[in-house]
Formats: sequence, structure tokens, C-alpha cells
Amino acid sequence: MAQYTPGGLEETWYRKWEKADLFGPAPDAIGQPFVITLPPPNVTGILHMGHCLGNSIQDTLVRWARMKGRPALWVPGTDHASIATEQVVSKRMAEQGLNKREAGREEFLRLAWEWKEQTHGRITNQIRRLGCSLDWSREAFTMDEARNRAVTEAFLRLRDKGLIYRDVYLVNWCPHDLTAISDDEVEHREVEGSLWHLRYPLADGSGHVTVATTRPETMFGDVAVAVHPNDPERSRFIGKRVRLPLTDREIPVIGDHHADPEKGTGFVKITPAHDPNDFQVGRRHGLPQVVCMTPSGVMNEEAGRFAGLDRKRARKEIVAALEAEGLLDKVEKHIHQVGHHDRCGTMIEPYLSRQWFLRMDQLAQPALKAVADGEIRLYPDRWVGVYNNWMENIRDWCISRQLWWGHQIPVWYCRDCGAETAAAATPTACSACGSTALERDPDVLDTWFSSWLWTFSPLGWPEDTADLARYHPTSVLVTAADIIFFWVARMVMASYEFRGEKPFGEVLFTGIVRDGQGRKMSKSLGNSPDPIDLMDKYGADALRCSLVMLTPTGADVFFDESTLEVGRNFCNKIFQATKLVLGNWDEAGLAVATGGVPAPRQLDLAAVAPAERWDAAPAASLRALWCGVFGGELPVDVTDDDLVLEDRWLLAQLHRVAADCDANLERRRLNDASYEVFNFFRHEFCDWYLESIKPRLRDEARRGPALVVAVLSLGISYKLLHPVMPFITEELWSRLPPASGFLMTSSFPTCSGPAPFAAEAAAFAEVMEIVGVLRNLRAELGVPPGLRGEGVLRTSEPQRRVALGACSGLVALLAKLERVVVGGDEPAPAPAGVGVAGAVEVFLPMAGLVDLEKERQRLQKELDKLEGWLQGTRAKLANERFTANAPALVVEQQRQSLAENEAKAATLAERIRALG
RNA sequence: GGGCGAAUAGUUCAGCUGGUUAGAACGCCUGCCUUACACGCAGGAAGUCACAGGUUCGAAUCCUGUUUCGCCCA
Repeated sequence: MAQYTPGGLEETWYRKWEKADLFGPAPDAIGQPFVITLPPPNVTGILHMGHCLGNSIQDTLVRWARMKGRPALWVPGTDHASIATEQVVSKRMAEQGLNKREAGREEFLRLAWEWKEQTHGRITNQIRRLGCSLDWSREAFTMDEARNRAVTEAFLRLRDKGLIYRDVYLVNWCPHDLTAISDDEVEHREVEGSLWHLRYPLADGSGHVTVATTRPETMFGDVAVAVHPNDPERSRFIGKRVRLPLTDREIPVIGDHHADPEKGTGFVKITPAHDPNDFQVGRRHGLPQVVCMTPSGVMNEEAGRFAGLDRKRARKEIVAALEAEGLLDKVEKHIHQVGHHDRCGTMIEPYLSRQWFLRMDQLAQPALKAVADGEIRLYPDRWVGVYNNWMENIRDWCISRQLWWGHQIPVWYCRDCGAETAAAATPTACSACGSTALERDPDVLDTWFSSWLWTFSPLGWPEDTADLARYHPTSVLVTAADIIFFWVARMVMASYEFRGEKPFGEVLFTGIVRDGQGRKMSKSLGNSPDPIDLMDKYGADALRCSLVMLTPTGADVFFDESTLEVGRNFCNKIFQATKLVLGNWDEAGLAVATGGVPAPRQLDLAAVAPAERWDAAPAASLRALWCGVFGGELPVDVTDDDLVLEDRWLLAQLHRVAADCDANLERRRLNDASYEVFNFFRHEFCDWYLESIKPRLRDEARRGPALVVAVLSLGISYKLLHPVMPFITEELWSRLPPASGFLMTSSFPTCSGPAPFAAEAAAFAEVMEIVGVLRNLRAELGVPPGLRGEGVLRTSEPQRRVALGACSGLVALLAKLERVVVGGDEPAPAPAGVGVAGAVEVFLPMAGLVDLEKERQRLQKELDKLEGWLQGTRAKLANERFTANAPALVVEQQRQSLAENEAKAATLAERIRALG
């Protein structure tokens, strides 16, 4: 009845781990450190599904590395998220009737820090709830003192090298947040707009030219009209002047290749202060830059009577005015991409302002090389192309923001001579003229200017710390691919620039978590569940397990709450199997010897006992494995003969699973790794092994060895599952009588050699196949579940008959039959359901229940299918070009399976004949 | 417009350097409360591997083109 409910045990175990100080790198750990710096979440944010996915993956890798004995370090931290936080704090102030500007910078920052202190605990506790084994003693914040030093240092070094410059430039401006943003923060959205064809009269009165524009309101910033110099029709206008409508200004017609004769009307209005392309044209031709809007997107005095109107409203009125003057030629529907601020959704205004920029082309070179040389690997590797493309076309990075929450630019301007003084500490005098009339640049740096230092700044840079020497470069970065440019690429550049080494050895890109309909989860859609609610309902283990197991590396996740049932059900399965085994263990009263040899720190199954040793001395090998997993001695005497077929088969499977799981983690295929163990546990261990040993469990004389193998398998399974499902495995491990210490810091099973018991594994596989045939017959014939009849196995090979006889009891048990008899060449029982498993004929004599005609049809169908395959295979083998060209092994395999299936087909045909 | 990727069961995906009778999970259908588990067990149905060519003894897999979808960049 009782199902597994995580209840409070997840939180309890987290506290125990933290109290036992298990999260940092163990002092006795050896080998190459395994290091991850957590992509810092917004300090004022909350946990979302994307974090759950990324953090589950990171924790899985870190726990795995830790269990393998490596010094594992996962550094936590949070990000100050300049714009997002500033928006929230401003809003909260507004609710209290306060205004950011009126309150002043100091007061604003006080409130912002207050808010940060308030919310900081929320996100970090949510991460704890998920079970993340982060070293909290090393927690960092992008704006704490040490990170502040790092940012300042980075700025000053780059400025000294001449890579940082200040210039008046057209930037992406957010009229809502009143700040510049970088190219990467602009999100292009398809917008249904219009293309207005406007007539600009020629100044000499000889007619007009028609320009097409999507933004008529910017016409007050027009300083020229351009045509392509080679345009046969229109180049004759070059040098003429046109009158700018609604103004008294005249502007020239110029020749520039930016104008495309094929596009629009062939005439392009040039507005250098409001369009990036026009900005370039303006520079080429030395044209003036006329700004016709205020920073908040309101028309200014250049717009004459339209001054004071918001850009949207102005557009309407300007178009109306042009129409009234007969200057609107036509309006076309036009779908185009328009930039929006990714933070607030406001339409970006290309705006002319003085900003700080970082020259990127030099920084990109080592970053390109690192990925090209394989110094840094990307998973999945298709991102390499995207990465290269961006790096090769890199543009300078606008790093200043007209905000207060962030790292204020460490540059002071002299009111007397205008010189700039850059310094880490507030300078007392101008570096040029010595004046004390200094004023600090009010702007702050882009948040990414602090997070691009994130692999080394949390380790203490720019100080020469021990952490930095030992743990940098880090091992892996796990992040969503949507910040490949914002963050990943820039981190690579920063690390080579400031450390002369890579930031990490590999990047694991996760997909985006989408809802069941494939939509990106977002607050506005309300389709994003609260992970904490999900963990309350299903458990953190279930959430982690479902996410990791069902998400192929780098693929998007279609998340539906029902997928969590997979994880929850699996948790229950582990719990139930444990209950069964431990219940029997208690009943058997097995005593565990205490104070024996401790379990070693490494667990390579093939090293504990190689396959040959298992085959030669099974019991002794089992003792060695027990000691390797739990330490100490076996609680009961086990002889070689005590280890029966299913025990040996299961032990062989354990070797296979351990090898595959570790190999898949090594390849970063976390889904395959967890899926492997999931399958092993559910099917091989529960459905076959536990079912097989039930009779032995009831037999006092025989239950000891079965329990030993079962408990051993549980222990190894917990170990394999721990990185993905840390809580339940730690809990159940603590309940295993022979287990001691924390599972979290125990060994991770690997297997560097072949699995033992190949013969027994094959024999058990045959049992499985025969049982499958019998179960199928039962279902097909409609044998009542309660009816325990007799099964008959028939084979002409005497040796095989002996082998089958040895496991007939097992077959009977699993097929729910009274007994199974093994025969030779005596006549087949009839009436009976018939099937074929390899070379073995399987009969289920069921007088009265067998519908002979139906049975005949069923067999005929099976035979037909088989014949089709046989025909194809015969043709293949008859083809000389196949036998000549294909590898010998492939040909041999085909021959062999042809022989086997021909025998099977013959048997089937005979049975059909026997039925009449 | 440029680039990258995807297309396999109703759905989400495996299928690695060509060689199995193309797999799994969820869903569906049929039995079963078989004393660990109905959050379960057993059985079953279900696929022209997007389309068209090509390479090959052999193609879901490699190549070319087409279509559809997704993402990024301009």
C-alpha cells in the first residue's frame, strides 16, 4: 500500500550533506579537478524550468566526478542583472510614490542593495531544494567586493591597451529604460508595418523624387537622398537638391551604393542619426547628423510643429500632413524585422549618443583558434558553426549603460581641462592638469562585462589565489545556447585575454524548455510551472530524473507535467524493490559484521575481480565485490554452487550497466546513462531477478546468497543513480544494513573489462525467450490466469535437454506453470499451443482451450513473416557480389542466422501440418 | 537574403564509423489487485524511416536536389 513519498527527507539530507561539509572538494581527492562555475542566476529572480534542467545536468556531472574520487568543485554565485533589477526597484519605488531621479543615485542604490539582500536567499534556497551540491563557502556575487575589483581591473587593463574607447555612435537605444544596449540584447521580431512612398520635391521645381520608408517620422533627421551611382535611370539626379517636406530645409541627392535600384523606389532617404545603414552613408559622405527625437522617443524641435509628440503618434500625424500636401505617393503593406529590447519589449530606437565601446576583433582571434583546435569542445558540436560565424563577423561591444545598478565606470572627467582619468580608486587630481574638479562618469557597465569574467573572477582573480591556480581552467560550462554570444563566446575571449588560457574544456549546451505545445515557457504566457510546486508534488529526484533522462544532449525539452510521473514512478519502484529485499533480509536475520575492511574509494568492477576469476571462483569474487561496495565481509557463507543461474546472469548485467553508464557520462550523454540504469533496474533487476529469487527467499536454507546478490545490486544501483537522483538513493543507502557512510562520497562503479558469466548470461537469455513464448501462448490462447498447467519443451539435442532440465523450474515459475517438462523426440503433445524459441519447440498443452483453426492461422502468420525474411537472406547469400564484398563476419552472421531460422521455419511448418 | 539544424510508431525521441526481422518511453488495446509496487505486472496492435534521384553487393544511415518545420544572423 505504502508508496514512496519524499516528504521532508530531501531537505533533511541536504542539511546533513552541508553539515558534513561534503560539497567542497574533498581534501583527500586525487587527480585532475573537476570544476564548474554555476551560470549565475539573477539575484532577484526565481528558479525556472531552464535552471532546473541546467542545474540538474551540472549536479549530475559534479556528483559523478566527486564519486569517482576527483576533486569536484561547483562554485555558486548570482548575477546583479543590471536592467532587470533596476526595472524592478524603480517599480517598487514608484509604488511608494518615489521617483528614481528625484531620490538620487545614492538612495536608489541603497534601496537596490536592500532588495538584493531580501531576494538573494530565495533563489539560492530554491537551488538547494533541487539538491545541487554547490560549494557554498565559495559563493560569489557579480557586484561583491572581490568581483567589483575584477571588473575594474579588467576595464583598466583593456583601456590601457587601447581596446576600450569612447565615441559618439549610433547605438541601440531603449526609449523605455533610457539606456543603450548591446546588439545582442536586441531581439528581432517580425512586424506587419507599411512602406510609405513619399514625394520629396526637387528644389528647382522640376518635379520630385519618391523615397520609400518604413519610418516616416524620421524624415526630420534626413540629410540627403541617395541613389545608386550606376543606376541608369536615376543617377542623373545626383547633385540636385530636394526640399524636405514639412520643413524649410533643402538636402542634396547623393550617389551611394547603399541605394539599391531594385528595391523600393531606388531613392533612399538618408537619416544618419536614426538608422545604422544611413549612419555609415553619412560617415562616407561627411553628412551632418540630425537628431529629431529625445531619448524617450519623443519628437524634438527639429520636427517643427510635431515636436513633443511621441514617435508613434508623430508617425500618424506626419503621414496625414504629407497626404494633405499631396506628397504621399502610396502606402504598401510591408512585413519586416524590427528590433525590440529583449528585457522590456520596447521597440529599439537607433540613437546617436556617446558611449564606451570595446574593440573585439583582436580578442576574437584566440577564441576562434581555441574551438578550431579542439582546446574547447562544444556539445552538440553543430554550435561550432554558429560560434565561428559570430566571431568572424564580430563587432565592437557597447559596454556602457545609462543605469545606476551595476559597476560604475572607473573614469573621471576633469571639469577644467576635460581630460579623462581612469583609476581603480577615486583619484584626487586630474592626471593631466592636476585639477581637483573631477566628475565620475555616471554610467555603469553592461552586466555581461562582469559575467564574462565568471570562470576566474569567482576564484579570486585578479589576486593570485590558490583556488585560481588549482581550479582554473574549469572543466565544463553548462548553459542554454541562447546566450552563446552574450556569454559563452565572451567568456572564452576574456579568459584568453586576462588569463592566457581557456576558461573551460567544454561547453554543454542545453535546449530550451518548452511547453507541451512547443512554446517557449514564459511569464507572460503563464505556461511555466513553478519548479518548487513540482518538487513538492513529485519530489526533487523525480524532477531531476525526468529532465535528465528524457532530454537528449542539447535538444529542446517539451515539458509536460505528466512526464514527471516517469520520475516519480521510478522513485517508487526503487523504494518498493528495496522494501521487498530488506523485508526478507530482516526476516532472515542476517548479521552484518561491523568494523571490517572499509570500502575502497574506487570501484572498477573488472579490477575487483576480472571476468576469468568470476568464472573460476564465483563465491570468492562475490566476496571481493561485496567488500568493494560496502567494505567488510559477507554476512553469510556463500559457496560457488549457491550462485545459481539468475545470480550469475544478474552479476554479468551489473558489469555491463556499470560500464555503459560511466561511458555515457563520459560522452556527456546523460540521458543514455540514466536510461541505461533505469532499464536495468526496472526490468532486469525487478522483473526478472527479483521474480526469479522469490522461491529462494521463502527457503531458509537458500535465501542467504540470493539476498546477498540482491543487496549488492541495490547498492550498486544506488551508486549509479545517485548523480541523477541524489536524495532517494542516499536515503535508501542509509537503510541498507551493510552500508556505511554517505553514498554521496562513496565510489562510483565503473567496469574496465569484459563481463563475467557469458555462458550463464546466454542461458538465462534463452530462459527469457522461452518464458516469453509461453506467456504469449497463454495470452493468445486465453488461458485463465489462475490455471497453472504444464509446459513442454522439446529439442533433439541431448546436451541442450540437460541444460533446459536444469532451468525448467525457473521457466515454470516465470511462466506461471505448475511444471515444465523437457522432452526429446517423443510425439508432440496435442492439442497444444505451439511456439519456437531458437532451437527449442515450446508447447502449452491446453485441452479444450485451443481453437485449432485460430492456432493454425497464428502459426501461419508467423511462418509467412519468417519466410519473407528467409527469402531475402537466401538471395543475399546467393549473390556473389555480396559474399565477395561484405566483411567475412557479416556473411558468417547471415549464414548462421539463416540456418537457425530455417530450422525454426521447418518446425513451424511441421506444427502447422500436425494441426491439419 | 545568409547560415545552421531537423524530418523515423498517435506523441517525444534512440538508431554512433553503411550489414538485426528499425527500437524505447508515453499514449492506445487486452488480461490480471500473481502478498514489493495498479506510481504495478503480463501480453498486444501500431512505421512506404518527408519526397525524388544517385553511390553501393547492400541505404533510415553516405551524396545531390525538392518540400516542410525550427533556430540564429542580416
